[in-house]
Amino acid sequence: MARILITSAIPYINGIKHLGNLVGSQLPADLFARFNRALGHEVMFICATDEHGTPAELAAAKAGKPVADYCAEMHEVQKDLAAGFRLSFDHFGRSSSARNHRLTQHFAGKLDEAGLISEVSEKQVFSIDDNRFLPDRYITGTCPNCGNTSARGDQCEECTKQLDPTDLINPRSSISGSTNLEVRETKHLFLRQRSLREKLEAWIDSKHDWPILTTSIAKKWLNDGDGLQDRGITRDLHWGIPVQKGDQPWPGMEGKVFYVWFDAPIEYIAGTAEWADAHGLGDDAWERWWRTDKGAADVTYYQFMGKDNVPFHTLSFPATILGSGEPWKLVDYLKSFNYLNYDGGQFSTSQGRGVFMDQALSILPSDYWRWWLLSHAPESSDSEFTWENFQTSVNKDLADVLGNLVSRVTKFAVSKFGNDVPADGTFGPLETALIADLGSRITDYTRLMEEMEVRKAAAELRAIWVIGNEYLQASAPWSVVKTDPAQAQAIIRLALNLIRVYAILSRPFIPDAAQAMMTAMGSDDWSWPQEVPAAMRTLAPGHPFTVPENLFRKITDEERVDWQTRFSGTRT
RNA sequence: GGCGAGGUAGCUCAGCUGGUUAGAGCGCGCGACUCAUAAUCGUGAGGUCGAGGGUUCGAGUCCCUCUCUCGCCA
Repeated sequence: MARILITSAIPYINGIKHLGNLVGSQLPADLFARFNRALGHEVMFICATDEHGTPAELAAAKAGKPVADYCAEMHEVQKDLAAGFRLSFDHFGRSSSARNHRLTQHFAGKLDEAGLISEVSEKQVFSIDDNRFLPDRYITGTCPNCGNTSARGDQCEECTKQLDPTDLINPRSSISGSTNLEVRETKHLFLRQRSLREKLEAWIDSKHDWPILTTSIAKKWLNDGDGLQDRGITRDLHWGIPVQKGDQPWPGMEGKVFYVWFDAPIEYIAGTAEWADAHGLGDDAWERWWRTDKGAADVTYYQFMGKDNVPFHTLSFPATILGSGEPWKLVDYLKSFNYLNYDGGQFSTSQGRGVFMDQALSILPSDYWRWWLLSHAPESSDSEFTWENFQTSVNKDLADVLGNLVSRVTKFAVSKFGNDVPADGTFGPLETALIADLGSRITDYTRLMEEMEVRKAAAELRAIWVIGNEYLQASAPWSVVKTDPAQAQAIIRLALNLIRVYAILSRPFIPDAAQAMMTAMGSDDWSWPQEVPAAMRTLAPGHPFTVPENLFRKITDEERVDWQTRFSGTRT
């Protein structure tokens, strides 16, 4: 039994995520977690909300709420949606937790002890009316290059010219509109990543089995231009983790907080500590997942994320870990995803384009989305969601191939032999062939799942469903029953067992339907079918079963058209 | 502008270190079956593998140039 630690990139707090976000990290991470649990491994699956930073403050202000209250509410919203999508986190934490405060401060202190922190003075724009420093992109003004009157302080979106906030003519705060601004000197802490460059490169070079997407992004940041740059890890904000060296104050840094990108990945660790707290366990319970000196030496750690998150997970966070000098667990395998596009364009949170998690669940159950998203996961390149594709995939794969199989078997069985697994007849050549075929396919499927080949695993699972229909077609119990009822009973006995095995194999993808199948078969034996001949005899003669409701309904053309228009515009 | 990833059947995508007639699912044509959610099964037709050069006995698969898309960065 292996020990598997899995983290999904943590979603930002300021709103509901769209399906592109979901399929880029949380959903495939959940697939992998469920699969490993099914194999009997010990799994720790952690996610959280990423709650600090200016966008959270502004979203809270817009909602007219204190930022802490806003985050608490949005955390619950996201937690409920995660549950709605059946994301099986062992703990869904918060980067604003006391645990993360302590750990983030701890890491900063260790980095400082190691001489990896430098203090840098910078000039930043301060808004007197807002009583805060303004990040570059929250300053608006006239572009000196093209005259656009709503250029941002980091870049003019009209002429794409890179700007410095002080370049802007008539600068004003994007937050309040105030022009009462001044440039102030402020001091910040920088993580000296440059001095860790060689260590990081050696570490990344040792990862031969990572996706090209992952290593190429990491290499680019290591070697591009002047190479890896030192990174500011503090900000002049009110909302965040106060800058401290461990539990000691940090002279000169009073009133400042750590930058959200510094504390967010530490929440993976803190979230595990939150899990221990929530279960009344001691520190050893979570440290055995993270400290190689305290039991984590045999843990394999997998991270899941969209490609935009790769630099932080291959460089910044490892720099924090390595730089601390303490034996924390580094990621062993980093699975990254490309983007999911929406109907000819991009999903867009700011423009409300596409389908968001709450909307998705409001029109169809989670299994439908899980199946489509995972079977079309953007692994090798960006992929695209279209309603036509969604409709045909769901209708064909789920309703026709799997759902109908369960329906035809159980209904036929009940009408001919009653509500118990029929006892007569023996398995012949067709049955033996099916069992052999199933065995080799399960081997392939298991391997693909272990390799996190999400799309290929989905295709193999579908192929496994198909051979059930092929078998039925070949064995034709509806004909055989007229001439050889005993043989028909053997066929149905096998088919009912097949449904239970399908429930087990399908559960990582479609947990609700899998549960319905297992419940209908009157079983609670979820053990992975290592020995297929035995697995196909688990439901013994006389074992009671029921006919489930149709597992999946079909998406009609009318619905498709309706949804297509409903979600093309702007989310209100 | 630099870097990265892509451009393979109508659609969504596989094709590892180059090797017989380029694959899958969907869609489409034909046939079979009738237990089942008008479901299933079989079978067939579809591709100058973005364009052009080159290396090689042989190239979607390697090299060069060009072009288009997407992303990151400056």
